[in-house]
Amino acid sequence: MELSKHYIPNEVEARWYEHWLSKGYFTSKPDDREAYTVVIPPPNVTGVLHMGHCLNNSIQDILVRRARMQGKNACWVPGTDHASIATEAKVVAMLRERGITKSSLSRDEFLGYAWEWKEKYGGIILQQLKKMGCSLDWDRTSFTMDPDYYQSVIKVFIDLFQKGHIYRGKRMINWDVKAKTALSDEEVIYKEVQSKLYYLQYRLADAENEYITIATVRPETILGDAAICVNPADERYKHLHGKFAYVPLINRKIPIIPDDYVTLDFGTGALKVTPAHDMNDYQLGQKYHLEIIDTMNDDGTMSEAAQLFIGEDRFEVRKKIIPLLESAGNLVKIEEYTNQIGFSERTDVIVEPRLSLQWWVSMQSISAPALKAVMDDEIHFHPAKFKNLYRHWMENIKDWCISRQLWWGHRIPAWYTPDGAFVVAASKEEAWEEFKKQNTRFSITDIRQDDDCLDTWFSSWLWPFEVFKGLSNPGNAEVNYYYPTNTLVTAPEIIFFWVARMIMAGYEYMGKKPFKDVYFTGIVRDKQGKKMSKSLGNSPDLLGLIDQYGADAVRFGIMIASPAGNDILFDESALEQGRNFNNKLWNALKLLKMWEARQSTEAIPELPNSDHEFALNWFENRLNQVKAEVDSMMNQFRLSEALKTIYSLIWDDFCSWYLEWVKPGFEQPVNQAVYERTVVYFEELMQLLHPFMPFITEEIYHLLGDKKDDLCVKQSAPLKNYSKEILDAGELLKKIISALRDARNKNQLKPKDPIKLHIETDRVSEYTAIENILAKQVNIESIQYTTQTVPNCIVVALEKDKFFIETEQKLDAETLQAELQKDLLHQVKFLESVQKKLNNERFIQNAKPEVIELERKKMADAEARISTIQESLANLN
RNA sequence: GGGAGCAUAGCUCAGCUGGUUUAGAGCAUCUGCCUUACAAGCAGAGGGUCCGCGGUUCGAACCCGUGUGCUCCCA
Repeated sequence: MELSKHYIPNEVEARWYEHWLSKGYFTSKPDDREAYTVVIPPPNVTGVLHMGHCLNNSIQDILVRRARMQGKNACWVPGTDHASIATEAKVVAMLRERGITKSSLSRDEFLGYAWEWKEKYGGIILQQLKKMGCSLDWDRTSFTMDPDYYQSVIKVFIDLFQKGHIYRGKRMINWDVKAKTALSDEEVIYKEVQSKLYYLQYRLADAENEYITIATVRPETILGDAAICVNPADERYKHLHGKFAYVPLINRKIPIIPDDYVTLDFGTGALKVTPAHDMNDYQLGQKYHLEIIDTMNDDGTMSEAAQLFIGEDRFEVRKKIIPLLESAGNLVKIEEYTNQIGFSERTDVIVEPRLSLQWWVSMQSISAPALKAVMDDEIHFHPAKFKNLYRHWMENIKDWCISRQLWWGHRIPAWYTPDGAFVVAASKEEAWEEFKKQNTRFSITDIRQDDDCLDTWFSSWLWPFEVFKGLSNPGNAEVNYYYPTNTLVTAPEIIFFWVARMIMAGYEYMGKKPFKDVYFTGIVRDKQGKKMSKSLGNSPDLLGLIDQYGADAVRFGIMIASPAGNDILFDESALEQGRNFNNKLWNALKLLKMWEARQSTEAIPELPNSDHEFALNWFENRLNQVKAEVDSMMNQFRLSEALKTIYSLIWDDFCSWYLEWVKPGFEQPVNQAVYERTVVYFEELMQLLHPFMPFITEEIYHLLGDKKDDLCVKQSAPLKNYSKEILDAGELLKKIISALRDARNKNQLKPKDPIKLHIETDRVSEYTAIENILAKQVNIESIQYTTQTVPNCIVVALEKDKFFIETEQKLDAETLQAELQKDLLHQVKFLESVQKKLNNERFIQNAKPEVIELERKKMADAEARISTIQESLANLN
């Protein structure tokens, strides 16, 4: 079989994914094995794969594949959420293209179009996850608006209402005038904008031609002013406490009140208070029982309460009101001003604080167990630093506004009579029964259901159990087996939106935590450090990258630089590194395929004289050591480090050292036993790497020999012990080879220039075992042992041994001397620092015996090396 | 304004319980190699005020305080 020069991923990846699916490897059914359950953080049904998903799902796949290979019953549940705001926006846009406006449709007609859109375009992202190799159980694909799921959401609403945790109240909320919907605080993005600060003077009551000047960036809101507020400590205004002023243009008489909320040095120190249109003003309004004058309609135009500019847009009014104020003599000056303004995350229009009747969940009552679970480490956060953030939020938790003025979503199960009385019930019939109990004077045809639907998070907080129908079919076999789930992998930015709320719902409805571990990924940023996001459009095209580099390389590139909870700066060079790694693996395979065709059955000589035996032993021990290291890192969720460790094991230890050590000479056959062991090692390396790079590892596993099984489900063997002595011997050999190569380089000896090596050592037998390797790796003609200094040689000292390189080439004595002098100085300084420590009585008294012992060894080694260098210098002169 | 996090090589980051030959990796850079698996490669090298200052300690990149800079969350 002829293998291509470079590894070509595309065909291989498609073929293996199909194969795994056809074998049903990703399908999970409850059985006797331990379950390992992961539920995907449901992407928006409108979503397309971007970097955040790529990172997030690579991590989940790594964990799930590893669990599967460890003999667990791995179950990874895919799905999407209905994303009410985003989807509704998409549907409205689709209708607009067809010349249909939402307002011309009935609710049912609109929802018909919405489902049509969802079936046609929704869930593309799930297909994209297949390209990445994600081993999801596709039979379990869930959606937050599946019929059972829908009913569970309604059930939860009714239950929380009956328990008194849901209430209806007029509250100041963020209002999106374009989408005509309430936004949660989290959906508001604050941006710095260039504004103008208008200084306006209000005429005082009971005084001729006396004014008080305020500063505002929103002059149109003065029509809703209910008071002026000053700091009680402000000397400028002390005489005005309790006095009144007139709102310009409309001459409403408003009080001047002192409150230390006002900052003395901002603007004029006098603040106009508009309770209907500002969060803080609203609170002041509550405190002083001020009138609430709502001057704005839900579409951002002025209402009748404004008295002026009725029906005109707020920003138009801002322009128009200034000349009016100027001619009325109220405008003092205008300054440029930079401030933070809230924008809607969805429509990017400026958010208006507005009073509105909304549905709320009272969080205090259901959050306590969720806080405790994380603080007591019943649920583990990785990294643990997020516990602080979580605690801070949970201890200051605010009520959750769950109603959205949208049609796409779970419709609020509240029913109203024309006079505004309401009940909460699952159906119109049940609602009617309730109303009858209240002796309503209306008939069943008069009652109407709430038009609004619920926040998407109000459905996704049920995700970990409702994907197993934990609420719609309580106590079923699946939820009993798979819940609580094992690991949640998500971004820290949704720790409150989603993670905290899932924990609350888990305890409230299952009586158990929803997951054992939460792994927080970093935020993926571009080279400029900006967060990669759909709205910024700075996420590269993932499918394009997969085409170009292969899915394995993309997974590698994104994983290699992403420690848990730390942001990652995405750089395409990491994908190149991944592609190069694929190629390295491919070339190692090619080497083994060459060997396969050229084997000799000659027996390996017995220890201690066999370099093959040495290499085989060393690598086997090294492999066992790294397996143990990787296992421990994976258990601690140190995925990036685990991958680095495997990368280095394969590239450095296996390819650069081991394969070179056992490589036969030019056109020589390879020893059969060596070949067979090497194949086994290679397979084990592929198994270790498989969770990270599933495609190429499966491909190589099969190309290494005829296989009946697949790597994807090959069970990993228990960890084995390793010998420190053997590993040390290997490390020493590497060091000697590197030092001798360095010496060659520094003395301008070409790789092909032959040298003779003399070794001065008291452990000759250890060297005879590795003579062949040494000779091959450094291109040495002959190796001899000596008990004294060999003249006219390059001297290399390592531990207690000395190496004399004899060569035909003329040596540059001056350069050599300079090198040695530099090294000598370094060693002397080092020795001094160690001696200083050892001469310190307090160190001897306080330090642990092992530490002191180590310092003594350092001193002895340094002394030995100094004397070697001095000898070498003498030798040169 | 309130809270959290971060600062280590040119870049991106490791460095776990304070002591492991006076700090490690990858990328980038430099030198030498088209050596028969691999130039998408091989061999080697250089590169650090561990952000500043103060403290605790026999000993600090690591612990404490403080200053500076950056990032995020909340108002």
